[in-house]
Amino acid sequence: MELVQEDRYRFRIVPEGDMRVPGVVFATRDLLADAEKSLTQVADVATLPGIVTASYAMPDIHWGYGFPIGGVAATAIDEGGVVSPGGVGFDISCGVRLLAADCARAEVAPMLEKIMDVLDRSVPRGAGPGGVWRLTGPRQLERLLRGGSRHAVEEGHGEERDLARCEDGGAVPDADADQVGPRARERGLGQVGSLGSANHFMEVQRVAEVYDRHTAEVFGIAEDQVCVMIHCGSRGLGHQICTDHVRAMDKVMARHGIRVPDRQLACTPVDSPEGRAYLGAMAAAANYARANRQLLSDVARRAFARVAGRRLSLVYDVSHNLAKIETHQVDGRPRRLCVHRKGATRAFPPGHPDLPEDLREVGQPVLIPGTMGTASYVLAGVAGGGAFFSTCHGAGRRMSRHEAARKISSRELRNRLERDGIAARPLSWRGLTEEAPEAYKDVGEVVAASEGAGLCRIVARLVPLGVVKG
DNA sequence: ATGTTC
Repeated sequence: MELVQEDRYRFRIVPEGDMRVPGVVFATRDLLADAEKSLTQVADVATLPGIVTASYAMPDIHWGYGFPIGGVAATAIDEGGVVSPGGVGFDISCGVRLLAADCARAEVAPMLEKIMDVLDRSVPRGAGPGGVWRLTGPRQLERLLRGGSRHAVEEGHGEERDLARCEDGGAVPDADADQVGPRARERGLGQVGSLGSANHFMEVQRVAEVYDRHTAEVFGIAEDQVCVMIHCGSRGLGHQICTDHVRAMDKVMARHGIRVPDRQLACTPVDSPEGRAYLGAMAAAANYARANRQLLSDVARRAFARVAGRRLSLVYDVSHNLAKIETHQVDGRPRRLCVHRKGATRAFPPGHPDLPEDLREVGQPVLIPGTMGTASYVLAGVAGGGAFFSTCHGAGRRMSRHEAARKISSRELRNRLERDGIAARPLSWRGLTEEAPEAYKDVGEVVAASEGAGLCRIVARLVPLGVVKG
């Protein structure tokens, strides 16, 4: 593979073989060294029918199912462009939500342990069933799959204003519950309003540093303010939908005349029965994930109100695993594209018509979850954003789960978190070692490279005060 | 990520 460095933060994979477009990787030399193996996946994605401009990778790229995590690929819908479940990933619409409390750290510090105890008791998490809602049946599930956060708010779990601060107003249009199979429904029924496990979390954070005061003010955050960050997705429902539709596409791909270098890239044209079926099911899973984050926000709000008498306002809710139909200029004309973002966050620039009016001047908020001992970031979209207005999504693993569990002692980690004043409420301390900071890349390097590559700008850094994990 | 290997 021929990799050409184009500037400090941009590398190009020269097209060869069946590649229809080049690969473009935004990274530093250091970050790239960790990602070398996944560049094959960037090149494989470049062979997909209808792909335009380039197969992109963000600075936090790492190995994924078919597509790399940190990958962005857009296909031209009217030119046979495909949609691929592997380009979204198993955790459909996994994403991040940030809420800002109406107070600074000092005002909450005396109540922090108590708040964490309440969250510990009231946030359903871990593998398997459990959630703040137990659905009455398929009708209610269908309403939730269509309505997302909006449905949760309509049921009394949130404020109308929340929806203005959610990507897509809280619900992806065109969700098709009929394309959600029986197994996905069954798994989904019992997990509404739950965190899940692995790198998902709910954190109480403090704004440690503001880099752009004006933008931070528009977003509703200020230095030393207390925030709550929620990182979770569509649980077993999204996972099952991905599994079901990969299988369905794998079966019919040849009939559509499509050959891919890796079966995990199973895809069909967006404009085909299987493509439409997947996109309908994917939208339903996206709405499930958003309702999930809305309900967990409600849990956090109740804890803050009860223990500290404080309110939480939604800053933003954004997904980092989704395919979307968007219109972008390609080769000088507007084209209807299916933009796959997998481990990549949409980052609309200032002035974009899809942003709520009060945010339009500064650009879309982008929320980057870090690791529990380090930091998380708030970024903003920028004009020119080189990959269909997308940027990074997180730190990315450096050690495998197995390696982390073997190398890191749970007692040592527990002491370290205590020493650093981070009130941790894990389901198991042993499981927490897999999520230790040293098991991840430095999220600061990732956001610096993303900003350097012209994908976004850094607005604020947040550090954890307490963490709830599966 | 995931009833963590149908």
